[in-house]
Amino acid sequence: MGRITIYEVAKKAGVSVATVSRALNGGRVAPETKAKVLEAIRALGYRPDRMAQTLASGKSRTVGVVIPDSTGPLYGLMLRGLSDALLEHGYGYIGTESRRDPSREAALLDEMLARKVEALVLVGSGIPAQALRQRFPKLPPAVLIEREGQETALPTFQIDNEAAAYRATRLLLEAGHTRIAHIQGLRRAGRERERGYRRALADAGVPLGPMARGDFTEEGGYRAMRALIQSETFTAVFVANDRMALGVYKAAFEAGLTIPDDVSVVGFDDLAFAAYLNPPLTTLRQPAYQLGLEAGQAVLALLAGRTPESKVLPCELVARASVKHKGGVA
Amino acid sequence: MGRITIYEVAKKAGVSVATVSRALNGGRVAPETKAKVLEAIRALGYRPDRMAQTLASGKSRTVGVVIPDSTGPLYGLMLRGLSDALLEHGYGYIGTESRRDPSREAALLDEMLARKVEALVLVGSGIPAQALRQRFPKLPPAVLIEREGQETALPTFQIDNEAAAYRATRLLLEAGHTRIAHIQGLRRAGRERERGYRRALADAGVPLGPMARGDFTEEGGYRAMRALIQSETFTAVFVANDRMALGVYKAAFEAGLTIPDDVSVVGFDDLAFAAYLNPPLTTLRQPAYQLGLEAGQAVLALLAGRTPESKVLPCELVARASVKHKGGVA
DNA sequence: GCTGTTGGTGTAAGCGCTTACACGGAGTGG
DNA sequence: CCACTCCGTGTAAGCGCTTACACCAACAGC
Repeated sequence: MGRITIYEVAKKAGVSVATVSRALNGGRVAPETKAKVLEAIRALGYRPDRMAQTLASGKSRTVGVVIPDSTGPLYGLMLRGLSDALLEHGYGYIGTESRRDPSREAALLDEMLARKVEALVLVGSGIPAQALRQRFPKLPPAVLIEREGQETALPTFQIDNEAAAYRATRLLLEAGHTRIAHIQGLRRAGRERERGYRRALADAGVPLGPMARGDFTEEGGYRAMRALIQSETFTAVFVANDRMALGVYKAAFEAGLTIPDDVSVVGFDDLAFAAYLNPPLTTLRQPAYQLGLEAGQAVLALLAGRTPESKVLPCELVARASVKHKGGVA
Repeated sequence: MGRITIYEVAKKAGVSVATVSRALNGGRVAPETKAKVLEAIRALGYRPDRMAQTLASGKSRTVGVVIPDSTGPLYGLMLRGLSDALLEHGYGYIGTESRRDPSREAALLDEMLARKVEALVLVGSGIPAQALRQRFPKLPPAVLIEREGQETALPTFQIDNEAAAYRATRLLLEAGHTRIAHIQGLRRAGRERERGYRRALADAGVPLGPMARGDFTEEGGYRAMRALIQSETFTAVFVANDRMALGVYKAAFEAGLTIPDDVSVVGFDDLAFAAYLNPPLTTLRQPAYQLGLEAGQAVLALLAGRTPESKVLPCELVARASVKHKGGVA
């Protein structure tokens, strides 16, 4: 390609390549020499070759991140937070989606390792940390976001699903509801949310409500709600995520049920559409950006030799009109 | 890091490093030698270092892609299509979001060039191709998706916004509507959709309806619809995207208007929520995955020395319940 | 039997950087 | 005025690969 290399710069500036390198990477260089070098760089339009830098120095200044699904807005936000944290320190990231396929995920890891990432951020990874270390003996420092497994050898950042679900259920309880249904989600997040739901009920001495299994999609929420409506009675439902809540709205409408008059609903995630539903959906806002940011800072810490602490971030309850006080009770 | 290099493999297999390299990259190697090498690689768990490969060969087997916003589900789908196309041929990609900030976009390009991407895929790029070539003299082959500017020196893949909008408006027309409003979108896509709307009206001999400027967000759609309702009369509205349609639903509801009885609405994009709105939203499905796939194939073609053709993909009309035939007319 | 292929392999020269080491000169203290 | 330090710089050895080139069989054709 006839690229301009560090040699051209060195020649033009009348110094050695080592000096150019030092000028660029903060080694000792006399101010005026540095100025000359910088000027030559500017004049030539020189850009260092990352590959060569990485090869020579052993540090790629990039971290690899794998998310389950590049289509989810929450993951996009996480990436944003991550990138914001990393960029400040001259790090970049390369990322791809695993589509929740463990073998695909393993292949991606291979690829990232081959690219010499200095650290890894695994979001919602299905691979247990242990299996990870085994398959990839030379695993670089890693942090997890929303891990699936139990092992926690790695710093982990996640939201407090259980507390948030507890809060959601509590809200329904405080509104006087005593028959509160739950539409369950998938994976760890789903289980934790269910646990919060159960605990809130138990703490309040209210019997467990009916539950239906969902899959985090609109369609799954729709089906679950239909099943619930057909065979159970309840005045409120805590849905494990907003997408399913959409299906719940639809099923309720089709059954002639009015939200929130006949049934109150609270969702989870606070996706963009939640505020614009009819009625606006009460839900729990996930600090996705924050999660990414924290993970990014943790990675940086790890790279600096420090040991970051795992964190559990709270969700914010966003009260809107889909929950109604059940007259008389309370 | 004590990594295993090609030398270890060569020694273990009892051949030279050149032979190992050839065995890996499809050079001439005797079958049995190749078997030995492969076995040694397996035994050692050797992974070639992409950086070194790139540096030595000059080819990185990766393409850079920049999207405007990693939070948009449509872009996620594009990436998926792209990655599916590239992976088949041993290519990978590195991608990031520009957040529609030209200076950020330029910085990203810098970074990708430094990483020696062999080609570029620019989605909704704000930088004119010309300025691009000027700022980056050594620009690798590039393809555009949803370009903003007019210049078309580069292969471009986009959807037929105008035809789709024409179709949408036509649907409203065929349903007997004669006062059809439009909520405009942003950028080229917005302008093209508006043009389709105008043309459909003109072709039908129906006077132009009221228009309000939106910004592709729920809030923008809401405000635009409010303004429209307050000062205009119309029985249908073509909204430039689904997110704004959400705001439209809300504004209509607040104004006591029923969809589709009082006002029919058609959106654009067919996001996941569209089918679950009340009433389900009639909209135009964007072939986002397909767009990514085509772009990926084009990139591969470019890299193979061929010249891919630009393509304009059609959108699919998804008729749902938000459009109602206006009694009597038609 | 000799020259001409051709397939399989090794040797070694880079690719564009970083960095250990060496070196000279200027400044310091005794 | 000498021995030290320290700073700024250059020299050169890699980093882990690819690949042009050379080389050596083995085998064909004449």
